Amino acid sequence: MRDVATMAGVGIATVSRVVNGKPGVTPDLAEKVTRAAELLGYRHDMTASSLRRADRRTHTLGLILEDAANPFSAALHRAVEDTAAERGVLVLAGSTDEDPVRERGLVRTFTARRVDGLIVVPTGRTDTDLDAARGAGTPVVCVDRPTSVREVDTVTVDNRAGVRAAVGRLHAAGHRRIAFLGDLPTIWTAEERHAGFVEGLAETGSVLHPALVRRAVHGVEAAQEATRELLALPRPPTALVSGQNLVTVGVRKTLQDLRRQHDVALIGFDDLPFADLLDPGISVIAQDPVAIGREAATLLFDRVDGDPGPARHRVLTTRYLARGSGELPGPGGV
Amino acid sequence: MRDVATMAGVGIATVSRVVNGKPGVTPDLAEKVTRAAELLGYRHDMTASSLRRADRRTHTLGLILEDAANPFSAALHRAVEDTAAERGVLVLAGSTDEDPVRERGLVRTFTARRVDGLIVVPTGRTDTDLDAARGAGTPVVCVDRPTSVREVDTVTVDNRAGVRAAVGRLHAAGHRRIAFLGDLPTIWTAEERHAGFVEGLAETGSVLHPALVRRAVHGVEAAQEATRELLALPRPPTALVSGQNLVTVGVRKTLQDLRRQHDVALIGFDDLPFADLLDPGISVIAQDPVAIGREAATLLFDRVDGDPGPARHRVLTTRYLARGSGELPGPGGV
DNA sequence: CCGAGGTCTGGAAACGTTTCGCCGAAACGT
DNA sequence: ACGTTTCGGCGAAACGTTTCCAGACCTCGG
Repeated sequence: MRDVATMAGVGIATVSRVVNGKPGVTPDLAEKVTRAAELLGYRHDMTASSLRRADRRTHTLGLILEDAANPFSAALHRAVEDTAAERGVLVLAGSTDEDPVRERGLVRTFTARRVDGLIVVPTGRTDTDLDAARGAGTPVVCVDRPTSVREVDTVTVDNRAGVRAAVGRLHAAGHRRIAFLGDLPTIWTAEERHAGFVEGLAETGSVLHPALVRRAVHGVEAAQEATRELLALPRPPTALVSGQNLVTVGVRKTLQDLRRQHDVALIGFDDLPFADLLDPGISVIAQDPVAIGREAATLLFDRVDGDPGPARHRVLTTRYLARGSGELPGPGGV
Repeated sequence: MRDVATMAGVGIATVSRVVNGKPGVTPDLAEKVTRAAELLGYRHDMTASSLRRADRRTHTLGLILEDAANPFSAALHRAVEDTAAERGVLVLAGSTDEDPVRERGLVRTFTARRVDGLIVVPTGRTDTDLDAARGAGTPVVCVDRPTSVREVDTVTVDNRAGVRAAVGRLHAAGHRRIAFLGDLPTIWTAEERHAGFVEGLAETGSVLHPALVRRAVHGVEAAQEATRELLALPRPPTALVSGQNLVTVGVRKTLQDLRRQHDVALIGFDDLPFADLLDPGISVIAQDPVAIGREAATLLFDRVDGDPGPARHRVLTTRYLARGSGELPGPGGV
């Protein structure tokens, strides 16, 4: 930069002004500067820039996901990237694999890099590190799950209402024995979805058959096993509600193995790519990762811009996608 | 940091040594420093650190994808993230949506942030900006597609061989009228897959029916339309080869609409999530995004470490996943 | 007892940028 | 013609860190 200044025969401050496109510099001087910069192959150094700059903005944001490879996270990531890009902000992403230790590490690294803000899918409910980051001046938005720190903004989905409505539909279609397969209860969303199931039964005046509630079903294989067991009961369920992506896949696999997919209703939580290719299509309670990501980024940028208001907690709704498997009639129905 | 130094009653240089865990500092002094840092809530600033540091490493790497939300990119991203994490490097990702202008912008922003290296899925074959970045000292690895700049390392997949083998299988199963549906010819992989199709026909001594080759089929709807047209031909194909993910979905949708999915063979390029839930399952020529990402990151880090050798071009093989749709027999077969 | 060599430690310079304070000149009003 | 404002431009200081260099202290062998 100094070289550019001397070559253009101007002061170093002028070069800075030209590079940043600031006003108050004669056109022909600016021209000379750009020419010299071009000639010398000068590249602006954003790291040094944000070091000295008054606002100390690094124009980078940290995104802590469960797993960058899973479709939900990927869509979220893209949505965040897009809204960030509108402001010239880049996103630094990391995966925790639900490991609080890795989450902790990522929060530390990101804050050490002076990201402008943090969007986190928290692994646990108690996150002292997030609070520390917030205390150190890095805004934080929690996504998909709440956190124990009351003061952070959150963007979540009304898991309960989604499952409740699904149960209502199944009941209306005549189903009286509805089973639930949920993920590990340590995961907040799994708990909520289970609660929604219980509420849904209560709302329709149905009885809750404990044998039809399977929790801590994690992954495809466990779901297959659990489904097999449920259908082998003396009085098997006529409808299944799955609380998670991979569980839905496992359930459906077993249903197909037993040739019961046209026979036993199934509603899953979270959309599956290409689920409408199946026969019957898998009906799901879908959340909108794009909306979630956009909302989270918007909230975060408000804070980055200095909004000091109280914590905001956005709750997005789910959408039911009827594809067939959830519309199969039960014995008590029409 | 200066505050920490004065509080611990030591010099600023000692604090730096302690923070970086460098040897040659008395344990009790180190203890005092860490205590003071703790008390003052001191956080190391990596940006300032890498500014002054001798190696000028920013421990960040740029990843330019087609679309962070698509499953292939997501898996690639995760693989890169993992190998980078082993070295304490974070990854900054951006999506181009196949737009050379956005790619150009991302390359510029990333280099302005002084990333240690760049992993790029290039949009076009001629990338002068990539060369500029390389010239400026930022190592570059191209992934999924080659680039016109000979000197950059690449990691690609043998698209031709994959499709060729698929055609061979179909021929062996008795298919004599095999159609091909490929993506936009501007995309290198689409070209290669088409070439593989032609080669495959030649290898098996089959004739190439121009009416059965559809190129520039982009997206689900176009694929549906094209499939409908192909099957409406006077002498329709008995097997279809799809050159892309979404095209495969469109083809299959139409096959199901016409109830021909058990009748017309289908092999797609690129795996689909949960493709084995379908009946028949969709057979695909799969690439391994994890292996690609790992390889690309490894290559890149070699360069970051100063390896000055000639450009290396890794070509990974595809794997055929037989799930049923590609195993349907043709009229000329057994 | 003294000097050489080693180990710790601290101050200052440097990294590449932005910003502050200041200056000279030109434009303006009286 | 002169004071005053305005404006473009300049050098130097600062951002938070690492690294160079030199100084202080200790130990040990001669």
